Amino acid sequence: MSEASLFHHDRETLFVEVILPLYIAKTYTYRVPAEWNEQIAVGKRVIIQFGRNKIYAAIVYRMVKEAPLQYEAKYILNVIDDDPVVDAHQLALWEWLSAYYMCYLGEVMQAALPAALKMASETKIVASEQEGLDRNFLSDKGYMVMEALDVAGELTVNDIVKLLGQKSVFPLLKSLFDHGYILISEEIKDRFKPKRKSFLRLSKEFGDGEGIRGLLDSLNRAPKQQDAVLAFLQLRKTKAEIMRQDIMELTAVGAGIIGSLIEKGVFEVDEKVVSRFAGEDLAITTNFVFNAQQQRAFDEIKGFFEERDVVLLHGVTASGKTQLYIRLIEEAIAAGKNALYLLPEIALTTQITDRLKLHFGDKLGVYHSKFNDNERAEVWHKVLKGEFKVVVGARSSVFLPFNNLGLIVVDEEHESSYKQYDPAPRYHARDTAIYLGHVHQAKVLLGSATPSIESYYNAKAGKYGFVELKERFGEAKLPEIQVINIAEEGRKDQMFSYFSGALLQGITDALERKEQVILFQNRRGHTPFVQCSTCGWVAKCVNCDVSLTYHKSSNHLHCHYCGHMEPPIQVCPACGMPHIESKGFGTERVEEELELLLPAARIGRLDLDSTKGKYGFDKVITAFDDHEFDVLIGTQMVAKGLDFGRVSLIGIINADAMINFPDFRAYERAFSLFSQVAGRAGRREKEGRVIVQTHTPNHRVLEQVIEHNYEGMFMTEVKERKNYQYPPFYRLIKMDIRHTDMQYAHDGASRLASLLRANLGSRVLGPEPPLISRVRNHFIQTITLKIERNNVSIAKVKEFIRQAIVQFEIDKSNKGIRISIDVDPY
DNA sequence: AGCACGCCGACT
DNA sequence: GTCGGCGTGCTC
Repeated sequence: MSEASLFHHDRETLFVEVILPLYIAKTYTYRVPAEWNEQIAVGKRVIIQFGRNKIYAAIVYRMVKEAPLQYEAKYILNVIDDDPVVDAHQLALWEWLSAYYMCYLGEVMQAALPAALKMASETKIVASEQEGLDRNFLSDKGYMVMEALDVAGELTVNDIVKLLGQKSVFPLLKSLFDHGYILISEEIKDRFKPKRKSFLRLSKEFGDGEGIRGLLDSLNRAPKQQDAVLAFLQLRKTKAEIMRQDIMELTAVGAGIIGSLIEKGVFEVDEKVVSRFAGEDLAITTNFVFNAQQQRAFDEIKGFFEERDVVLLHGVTASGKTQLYIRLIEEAIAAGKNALYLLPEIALTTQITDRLKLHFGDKLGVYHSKFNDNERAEVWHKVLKGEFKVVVGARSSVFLPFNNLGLIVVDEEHESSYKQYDPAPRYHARDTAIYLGHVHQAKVLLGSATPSIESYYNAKAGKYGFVELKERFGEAKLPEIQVINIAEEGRKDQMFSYFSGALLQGITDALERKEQVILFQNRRGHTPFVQCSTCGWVAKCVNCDVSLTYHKSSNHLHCHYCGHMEPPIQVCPACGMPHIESKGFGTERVEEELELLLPAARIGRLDLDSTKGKYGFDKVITAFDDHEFDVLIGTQMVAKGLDFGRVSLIGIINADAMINFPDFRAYERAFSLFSQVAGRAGRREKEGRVIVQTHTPNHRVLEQVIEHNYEGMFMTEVKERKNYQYPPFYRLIKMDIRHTDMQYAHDGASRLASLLRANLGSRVLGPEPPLISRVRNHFIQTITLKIERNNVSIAKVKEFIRQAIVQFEIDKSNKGIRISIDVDPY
């Protein structure tokens, strides 16, 4: 510390406003002990006591020089970080999120920081299993903590406070964590060892032309070995990963020949996790070359970036979007910037991350929710330190502490899983990414085969740049789609259980040709509801207003909203008759029926129930890709970026439920989903076939899907949206009002609606009970606001809403009623 | 959101 | 006489 700074800070008293990771409207001001004056800074975590005995790690939001007048500020107990964990960019994003999505900064902090950075008094600590740590280097207190952990197995921060008899234990814990002694709130998740394969690599000494020539010369008297090396060199031009088999296929050398080359040290063997499933690309190799279409799109994107911040890339499935992203990311890195590549959670499998790893090496970080807290904290720190130049991640990676972003790619931009529904902040990662781009002066590229109506509209209106890729890559063709009328087939006696004759025949043919089949049914479980055929009684959840789904695997009735389970019912509890019928069908039942119809087929299932655990999804995918089974039955999970070369037939078992879903986005969603599912057929060279079963074969959405007519879907949707006052022409804000008593919820919602109408008039719709009007024993009423896009200040509208809620909460008759706000609830 | 402080029923 | 029900109000 220099003398000057010592002098300057000597008698100054500093205060800090901190953000607490809590549902609290305000920030709180604490006093900084003079000894910390040098240490304290915006964005660092500090330990504070809040209330009588709660201790939190809070984020310094602002520095203040004047003491608060109304109260005596408490002292901060400690400063945790040497360097800020968030910087001005993140705080700007947090402020925007809190204002735009109408939630508290504390809630944003909750969502943004990985749990390991949010230590609080209840946080659990366990000893790490890392070897080679010498506890003799630890301080007495550190040693005590480790010994106590050996005995107890797990301690909370509070336990450690008691153990050491001091309030401030976070710095000690941070140090133990940083040195690998402990893990913070580690969750035990199942460990699936990804499948490994070995690849060949030419030893370094033969790295250049000179070395290779020398090597080939030296093998003059071993022509077989020479052949093998030549084959390797040949393969290397087109493939990044070469296996022994590849060489053996290309030239007729035996495994022994390759073995002796490995022994000689010519080849080295790399153990690698095998890629098992692709995103968009058909063959990412480290040195791919753009085709003419890609080159044009690439140039256009860059042209638009000259004058616009956001570009929408509309590219049909398998048109090579991923390669464009990679090139753009490379350019951003070359320009000294970082890049963020956002993908929906479900598409973030080892396949795509492995391929990107191959490309970007250790410059690439991966971030998603299946990582445990310590892994997430590690990524956070590496982004902070600038070790990762590229991050590929799901929704929450918009919160990572980037400080030099140049490019953000939002792939599958239309995906509804980019929206967080619960808890607050109910943010949309695509829109947040656009604001993040704004904060960093970075460019944002949105990509999709079926863009969301809003994005396409913005592109058409000139707000975003717009680039198209219309042709599929290489030989791949768009699949032929055939629609089957279930009712008519039924009349003709051509329905076999849920399968039309055509679909069943298609499956049989595909299996005979050793090809694979995907069947799509967007309901999980066995039977979506069970009903008494005598009196019409339906089994419902005791906590929620939904019917119970029978799951055969557990032999129980399940509620998909609250997780409630009960044994199946034999006798109707209403009328006492033993006539319980199964109604409807989910993936489990489709599987069961197909097993009966085609006993020889090997069938697998891909839904929420079959993919539990960290690598559950990967397990099923790998097995299918390895052809361990022939037919994959799944929910919408099967639609996401899967690339199976052997799939030649896709069956949509029943398209009706999706099309008729009561939501203004039902047609858009149905179009996207069916198009994506269809896009799984006929990738690579095979031409694929899609069979859609429905009761409404002439529905316009289905016709548009068959014709691959996105533009047509867009035009009809836009007309409807304008007529019925929906986005992109109007903004929606949804407010849910909840109470355990139905009457309270209803009356409270009515009072809130009239408070809102005082300022917002007919923009306020409802209240009305939503489709599912009771969840976990809470009754729900919904108020929807439709706000026109022109001539209205959305900030002012939000202020009115805030005031209305304040008014509402003053009224004693509203006590116990909870309101949640969802801005852009789609 | 926690969690303590606070004013009315069933127990040692 | 106390233990304890959960209503309401605060946390720098």
